[in-house]
Amino acid sequence: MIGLNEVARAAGVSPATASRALHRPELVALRTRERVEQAATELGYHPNVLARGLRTRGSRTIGLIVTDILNPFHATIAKGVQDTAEAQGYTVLMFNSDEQPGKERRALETLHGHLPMGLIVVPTAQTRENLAIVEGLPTVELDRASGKEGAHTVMVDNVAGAREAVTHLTELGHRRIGMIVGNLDISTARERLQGYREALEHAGLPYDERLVLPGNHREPDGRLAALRLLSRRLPPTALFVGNNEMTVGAVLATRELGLEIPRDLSLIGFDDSRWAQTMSPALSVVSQPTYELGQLACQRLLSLIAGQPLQGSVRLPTRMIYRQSTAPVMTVQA
Amino acid sequence: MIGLNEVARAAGVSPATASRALHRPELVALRTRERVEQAATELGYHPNVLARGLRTRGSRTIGLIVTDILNPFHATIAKGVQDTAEAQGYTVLMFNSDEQPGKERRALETLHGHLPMGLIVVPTAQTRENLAIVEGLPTVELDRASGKEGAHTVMVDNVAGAREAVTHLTELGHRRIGMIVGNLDISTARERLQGYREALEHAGLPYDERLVLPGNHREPDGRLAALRLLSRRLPPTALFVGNNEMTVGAVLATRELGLEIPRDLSLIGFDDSRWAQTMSPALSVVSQPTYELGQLACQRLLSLIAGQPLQGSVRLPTRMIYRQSTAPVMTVQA
DNA sequence: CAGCAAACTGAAATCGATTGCAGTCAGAAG
DNA sequence: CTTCTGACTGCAATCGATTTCAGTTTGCTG
Repeated sequence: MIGLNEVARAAGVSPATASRALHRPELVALRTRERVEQAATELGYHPNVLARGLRTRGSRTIGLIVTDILNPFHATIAKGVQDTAEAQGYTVLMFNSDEQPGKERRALETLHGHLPMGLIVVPTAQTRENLAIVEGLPTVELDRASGKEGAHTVMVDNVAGAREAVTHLTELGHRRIGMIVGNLDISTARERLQGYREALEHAGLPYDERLVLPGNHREPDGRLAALRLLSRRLPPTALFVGNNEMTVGAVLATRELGLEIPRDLSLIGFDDSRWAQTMSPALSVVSQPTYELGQLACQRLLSLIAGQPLQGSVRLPTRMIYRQSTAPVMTVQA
Repeated sequence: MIGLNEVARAAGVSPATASRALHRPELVALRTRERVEQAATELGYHPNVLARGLRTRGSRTIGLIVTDILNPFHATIAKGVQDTAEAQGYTVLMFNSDEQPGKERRALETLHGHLPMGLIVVPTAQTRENLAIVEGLPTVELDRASGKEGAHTVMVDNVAGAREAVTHLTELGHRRIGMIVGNLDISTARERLQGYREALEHAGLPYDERLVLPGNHREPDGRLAALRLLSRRLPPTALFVGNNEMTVGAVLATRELGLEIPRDLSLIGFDDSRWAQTMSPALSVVSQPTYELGQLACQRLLSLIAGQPLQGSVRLPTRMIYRQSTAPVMTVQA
């Protein structure tokens, strides 16, 4: 490996001067600097990030922990973070928690050893405790709030998004509207449920907890919940599903039951995706500015690292996309 | 930060002994070892990976460069690699080349400074040249071959997969079968085209290059190519598309033209996905063992790092999945 | 009980880059 | 001509973990 020593020798200076020439140019005479720069280029010098990080206790590395990289939502977030970080010369260490607090903890431990300068995390149910591992590290929570006091968060306006979706359903005349909600330990699930309730209330409809089933954010949970809801004696005529993976499950359930969307059931999902656009009928959704979420979280983290004080929390708006999966209610309700 | 020195002091030994106690236990007396281990646990010691990597010139880190993390195919590969690496105590540094050789080069330069112990790369058109940056680093090429002499590769059997798909079409009676192929600088595109030609030949059909259009692996390319093919005076009655993103484009094109699948056009894509299953009619595809591809590449890389000699190349089989997007040809051909 | 091998342990060097401090040198001022 | 200032440059310490080599202790053998 070509080290700073080789460069220094080639340029006929000490390693100290070579180091300064490359990253504190104003401290070095012009001619010396040019010799060093040329030597570095010719030898193909790349600084050893480990040595530098060890010495400066700052590795120009940030950590990113998402809960499921296979979910396009998280993949898009990751891209937003990476593109932004890279543009500023930061390297991203990415980990997957798979929604498991234990994996999250291990990721944090590994990360800690790499002396990162900051962390972006999509929290799991126990992030508040786990974050003790990286005590003092500038951190931004993304998409969800762990509940940690004074945390910096970047999220969407889940309440408004859910309210808009469900209001659309009530305005179409639906009166029995089911919801498949996520794990209520997670802030997004609570907030989307809140929006659902507000929309019902605004339409003068009662809240019936039997129409609200929890799931754990993945496809099979959505399928089972939908099967249960739609097998009731008086099944809902419309369904609002709290995340994209569970929505797939719900769609599969309707097919198993031979129901036709939107004739037999109106359906709205949270978070847009490729398959929501290509399935037929195309699915109406509450879409999120996913890439921007990642970008913004990274920008804010870099500001934090630079020592700029920030207020804690940002909310981005969602946008309702109307496609073909909802219709006016057909039969008169009992 | 809790360092080995603190642990050593707490246990009443020298840092040297503490180090040995933790990773060469057989060199240390049982009682000493226990004291050190206890101190480490109590203080919450985690080794500083930078210092260790600097000293040992081996960071237990591997690099992964994919061409598009937003493509579920690559996301799945990444998960396969990560899970495998993590299980062996390795950390993955992931980068995105976006199919751009320039971004790939920068990723390699960044990676190089992190002193990784190995590299898994999904090659772009110039990987062969770019790999000079990490000369000597154990490397596995994944999904595609860069063409580098003596490279280790993990790929699927693209020729057989494409042949099987197109043979299915010829057996349904199709005689004008179009193909949307990828960038021919990429090995997978060449191989899939090869399979297409073999299937035609086997069926006694001539190869008509006007029915084969290139694209650059992304959705808009697939759409444009499909629009051109299907607007011919004698349009193909069946279409084989060389990757998943371009297949989406082809589906969108058929909708724009008001064509119904499979009545007006039989369609087969390469690589399965969520939307291929949920769209209607569900799409028949050549599916790939994607996660296994990532796992296997990582296993082989770790073997290489461990110094075990390996033969260069592995091919995994594809599997044809028959859904509802193909049908016997309706009209008699001219 | 002496002598020796084996089993442990510790001091110090090392990895490569950065940086506080001190030294050198040229040119300016007196 | 001497002294001083300021601009550069280099020495050497430092970050934390690992490892070589040399010393020390322990236990065993004759």
